[in-house]
Amino acid sequence: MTTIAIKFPDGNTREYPKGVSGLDIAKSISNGLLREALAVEVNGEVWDLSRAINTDAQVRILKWNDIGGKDTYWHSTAHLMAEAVESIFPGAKFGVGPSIDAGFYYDIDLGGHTLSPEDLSKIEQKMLELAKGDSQIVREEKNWEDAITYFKKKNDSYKLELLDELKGQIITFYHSGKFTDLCAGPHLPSIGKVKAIKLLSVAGAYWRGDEKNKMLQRIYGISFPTQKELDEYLFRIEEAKRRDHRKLGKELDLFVFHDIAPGAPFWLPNGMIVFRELEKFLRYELDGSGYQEISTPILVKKELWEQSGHWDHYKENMFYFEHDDATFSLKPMNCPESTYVYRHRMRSYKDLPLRYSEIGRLHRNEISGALGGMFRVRQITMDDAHIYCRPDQILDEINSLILLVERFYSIFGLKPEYNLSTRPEGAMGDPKLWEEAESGLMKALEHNKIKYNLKPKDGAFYGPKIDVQIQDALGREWQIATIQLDFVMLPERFELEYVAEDGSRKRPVAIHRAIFGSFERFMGIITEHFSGSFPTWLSPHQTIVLPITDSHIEYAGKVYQALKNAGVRVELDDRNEKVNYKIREWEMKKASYMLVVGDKECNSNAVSVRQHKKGDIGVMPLDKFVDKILEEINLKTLTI
RNA sequence: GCUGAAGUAGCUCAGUGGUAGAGCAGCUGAUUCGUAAUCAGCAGGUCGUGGGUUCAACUCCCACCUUCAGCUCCA
Repeated sequence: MTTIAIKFPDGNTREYPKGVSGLDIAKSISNGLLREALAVEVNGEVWDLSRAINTDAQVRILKWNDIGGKDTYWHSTAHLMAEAVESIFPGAKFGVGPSIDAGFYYDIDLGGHTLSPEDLSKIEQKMLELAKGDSQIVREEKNWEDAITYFKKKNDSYKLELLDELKGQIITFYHSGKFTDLCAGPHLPSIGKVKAIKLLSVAGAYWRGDEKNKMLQRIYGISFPTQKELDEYLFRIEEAKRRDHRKLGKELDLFVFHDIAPGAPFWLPNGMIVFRELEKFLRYELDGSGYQEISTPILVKKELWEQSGHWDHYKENMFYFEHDDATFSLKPMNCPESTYVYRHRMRSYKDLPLRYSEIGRLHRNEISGALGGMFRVRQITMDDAHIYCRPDQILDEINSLILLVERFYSIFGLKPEYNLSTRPEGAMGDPKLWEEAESGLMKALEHNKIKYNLKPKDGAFYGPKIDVQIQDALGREWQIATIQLDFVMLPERFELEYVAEDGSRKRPVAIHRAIFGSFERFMGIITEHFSGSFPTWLSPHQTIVLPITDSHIEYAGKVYQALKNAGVRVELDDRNEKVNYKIREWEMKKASYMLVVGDKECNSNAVSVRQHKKGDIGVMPLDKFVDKILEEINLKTLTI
């Protein structure tokens, strides 16, 4: 019998007979591992545990905590769901059914039937029933012609279309129970490992993501090895919904939306306090970083967009109308207009870099289905800036931009994820310039020890970019900051020039950048990030003074005035209510501090301090509290 | 834009063809109170909008608007 050498992650190597399976290997190590094993990684590829290994290999047994393990688990659950759907709705046709970050989905064509919530629970029940049967999941290799014959017989046009692209390759089928699917795998050895299942939602999804194709019904679900883990997951989802900015925005009177202005918020006084603090912080930082603030018109003639290229490429996202024989549009971006500031006089190489910042109000006609709370609006307040510099200044500028971004996010305790996008197909400009720029961006990121994901060919048509992404409460990703190099759109199309040292005319490079992305989206993100409990510097209610009875109102007024004079946002709650009542109310409004004042405090010039989420933190002299809160505000201390 | 779901008092929600309901918030009064809800009373609605069916529509039908989930798009 021939043997093969299996190398493990810890570096050990063991001999096994040729054709050994992951299952055999797990069993040879321990029963515990056998129980937990879901899949096996063979030379970096995830395989079925039951698949025979015929050559020397680097092997790792994948468990629930491994991404490959979870993927396999969820993918198999998707097949289980398909089996249940097929048994309840005979003749159902299946699109694709992969695992996703959290769970799985399957796209299904049920002819005329629309799935209802009742159908989902019926399918769920059926799945649990089938899982108990613990049928084996069997992998089968087929040649292409046989695969075609199978799905022709089943009349499944979707699978036939998928097969079309796999012509000539070895096709794999997976059989689980009565369900057979075209699938690359891998899968669990048997379906009984799936113990707890929840089908979450059903939504339309175009076949292959193309709106010209038929819309299939997509069922989303998730599964776990134990009911406890499922319950915990569902609880986390509920938690996330509780911190949804749309809910908190309403509860905390930050902003509201109204039918009368779809996709545009009405900022309420409390929301405007946060907005203004963000603006103040931004302006302070930019003033210290060599920026000059500009403001350009919201309503401009379409000729501008023709010149910038937006009229050709972005018109469907723009609002425009006729007036006095001209077409006017609301600006969807600030960049083209910033060139008018650059061009308003002759620029010397000594003037560069010119850093123009603009808090600009933009309007973009997002399609109705894309709108969503503050995360996707039609009216956007952008913290934009355009830096015009010489090519030899790019690296320095990018470097300081990265530092700026890092500093901003650390203030909020946000952990951003960086993406570097490179030259797309059909990009404009000299490829050599692109390469230099891309490696410049990489160098700047690496210099600052920043990890990033490379997104090849995902850059703008005019230059490469660094995007910063962040996840919302529900795990959806949103882009916030962006740093984009531009050799073409602004410099070329608007014929920007500077006079070089030798008197010749040269073309500057433009850098487009935003840090918050937009005030709206950023507001949504930090509302969820802080669950509405903003750090004191941002908090709409920094301090509330609570006199216990009418006899303490006079002293409470002094406390109020002292804080007011110190520049703290303070409110005096002298309503005729019990202290408990007021505390509950302000706690729900997430006020940072409450100062309870009664006889004791009146007599000693003190305040009894209650901090949001922490409760009573004791009595302290009024002066000391003023110092404490001012320090917290000035240092922008994180209070979560 | 597409598929599905939803829209009832300021908010959260009940109400399956026969006189629109609750809790909270609001207002008035009483209560003067030490770290998450004091009590009582009052007021509050063109049931998203517009049509239709019916003796009668919040309820059934049609169209539209908005929101939500997802798809798609994102210079």
